[in-house]
Amino acid sequence: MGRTPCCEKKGLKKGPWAPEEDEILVNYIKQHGHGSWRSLPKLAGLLRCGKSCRLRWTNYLRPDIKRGPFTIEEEKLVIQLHGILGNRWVAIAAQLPRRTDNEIKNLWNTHLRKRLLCMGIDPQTHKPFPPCGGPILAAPSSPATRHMAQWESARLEAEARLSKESLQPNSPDYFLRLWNSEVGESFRKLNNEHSTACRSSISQTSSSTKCGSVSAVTVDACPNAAGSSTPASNRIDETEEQIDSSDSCCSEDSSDTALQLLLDFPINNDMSFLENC
DNA sequence: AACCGATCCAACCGCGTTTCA
DNA sequence: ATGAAACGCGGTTGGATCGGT
Repeated sequence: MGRTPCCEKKGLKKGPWAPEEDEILVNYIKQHGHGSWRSLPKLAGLLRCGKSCRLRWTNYLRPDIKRGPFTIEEEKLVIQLHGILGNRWVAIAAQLPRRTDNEIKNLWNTHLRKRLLCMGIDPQTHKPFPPCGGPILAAPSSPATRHMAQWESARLEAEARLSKESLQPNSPDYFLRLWNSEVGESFRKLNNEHSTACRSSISQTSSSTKCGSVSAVTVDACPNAAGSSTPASNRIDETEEQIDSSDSCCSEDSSDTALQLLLDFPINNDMSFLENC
């Protein structure tokens, strides 16, 4: 389909916006709404293309935008949602009130991606890197990464199953709905409670527990970024054994498994590497 | 103080999707 | 039903800033 470039006309300004231009755009939209973006610049008296105006408004000038650094909670949420939704920045942004997709995309590309790499996790698949190019998931470097991989695997199974059953199967949306549903709500709540409980249990015992794996992630996984194996990669705790046994139960309903993993996922602890890595 | 590489982020670009005549 | 126009999204770029030497 042939289409004309949006900034075909010569004389249209590009590059950074001047404060005066911002003011004109804001004033115009406040008075008239944006209407047709294509015709807005002409009506507002701006030497910009409509696309540029739309971008400036949605990413910067909109009054309901929260600016400034992301909180740890927001970063955790972005990572979790990215695991579910992939690079669907708009969908992810919809779960973070007052943050823009562009901002989240930048956050991901500049910070979070690198942190996952640092942990030895592939930021695209959210799976641990295979050691020296070996098969994926052969030996996850930590309970945290292993758990993520289990979750991803179950997610894909459930996705396939839902597709089969024609249950409105764009599964990322299914999981998004799940995330937003009462189930998701209780999941988040449960994890908060769980992590609180774990924190206290960690203070009581230094043995390897589901929650105690955090230090292993931050200390052991980072040198593993290139995919080389470390002693940590052999460490399997009781929790993982439990996961293994539930996961190996092939006849189990996949979406139930996914839900169980969702409910099991110790977010608040395993994501706390964000504070250190 | 000057240079240089790394990092960050606002803005641009291209393409798929939706809308409408 | 068709195709052009408009919109919206994700990937990428380039200039500003920062930190190290």
